[in-house]
Amino acid sequence: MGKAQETRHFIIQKVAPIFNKKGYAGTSLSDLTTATGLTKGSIYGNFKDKNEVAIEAFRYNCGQLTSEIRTLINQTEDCVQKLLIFLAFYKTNFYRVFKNGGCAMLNTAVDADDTHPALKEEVVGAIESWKGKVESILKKGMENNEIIKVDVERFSSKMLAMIEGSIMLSKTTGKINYLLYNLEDLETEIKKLKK
Amino acid sequence: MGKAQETRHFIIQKVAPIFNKKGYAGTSLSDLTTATGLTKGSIYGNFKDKNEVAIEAFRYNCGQLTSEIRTLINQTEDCVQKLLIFLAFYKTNFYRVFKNGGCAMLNTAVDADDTHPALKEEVVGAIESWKGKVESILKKGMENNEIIKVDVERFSSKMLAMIEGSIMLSKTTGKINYLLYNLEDLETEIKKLKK
DNA sequence: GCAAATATATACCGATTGGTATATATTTGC
DNA sequence: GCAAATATATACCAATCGGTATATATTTGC
Repeated sequence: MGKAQETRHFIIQKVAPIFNKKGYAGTSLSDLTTATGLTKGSIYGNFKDKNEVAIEAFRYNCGQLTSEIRTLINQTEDCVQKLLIFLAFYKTNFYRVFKNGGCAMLNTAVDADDTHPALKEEVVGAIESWKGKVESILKKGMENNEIIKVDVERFSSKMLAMIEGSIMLSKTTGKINYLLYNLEDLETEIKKLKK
Repeated sequence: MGKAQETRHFIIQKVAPIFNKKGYAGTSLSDLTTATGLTKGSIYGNFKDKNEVAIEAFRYNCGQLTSEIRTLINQTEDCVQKLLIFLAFYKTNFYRVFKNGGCAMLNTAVDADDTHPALKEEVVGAIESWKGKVESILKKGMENNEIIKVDVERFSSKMLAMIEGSIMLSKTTGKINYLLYNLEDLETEIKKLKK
């Protein structure tokens, strides 16, 4: 990684939690300079504008979790196990996620939806990628005769909605049961898929 | 309603969708003057500050839907029917809700969570009130021997999470199936409660 | 180790932010 | 219908906003 890429990465990693917590409009350039210890000149030497920083920050926030989950999931071939690992990840890591401002996909969806088309498209991509991953696990499980026949789109929609909805409810109220109950419910449903 | 209250109401009703779409930090006083046709002086004559406008706007956004749903639910004594009406409301009104910026509870939860304690507490109250309503319907249904025994907290947590998660997913992606599939799923689950 | 290229900091820009003091309309009670 | 009270508008405030031109460090290739 050259110096330029290194500095970009340093900035992103420092400001990513801020964008996640405060949103695009709520994050100012002075927030960025404070968090990084750099000056505006330096930040604008590495990024075109605030917009570019926000998009990279979102990708970073999403990518972190995605790559961690991917690593865990790739450790097994069992498709039911893969889905359970998915859920277990949230059960294990919710505190860390909350401290970082919550789920970046959820936060940025709400934040950018009516205000920031480019950022919104990033979110749509992330959602579809996540949904696609779940669906491909289910399809493979059906092909391999590991699980019963299931409507993959309905199942993945339910899984995503329950996880995201629970995160919002638990993070906002401070009551972790929303998340725990719903993760357990999904766990039960996934186990029922097993042939 | 006196003149003062009338003007407050006029302002709130005009700016409520804006706060819902743009969030607290993203909504400027000039947004408020543009939307109302009033000047800053007039707005500050009716509200202490931007903060107060935002809180009233949130209450308005929530109250609108809440009172509509309450009216519909009170038209039946059947507790299963009450819950189905709940779901049907979203199926029927999602377009209107989306046009208004989405679910105010969800939006404000994400927006205010790490930035605006007072607004966040409003959201927590709204969530708990909604959850309490679902739980009391379930409890009454059990008392009256209309439905089978069910863990009310788990059931309400699931219902809230699925609805809110679906709204986020459908509104952001523009794909209404997230919401429709999950509403249908909840419908099936509710019908299964019936004795 | 020196020159060229790159990265960072300084100092500034006009516009906009939330908010207020005060002047001017408008409404109200009698 | 007039005076007092209330509501709205005007004009302003300092602070901050996102962004940039330019000067100064720092790093790189030779």
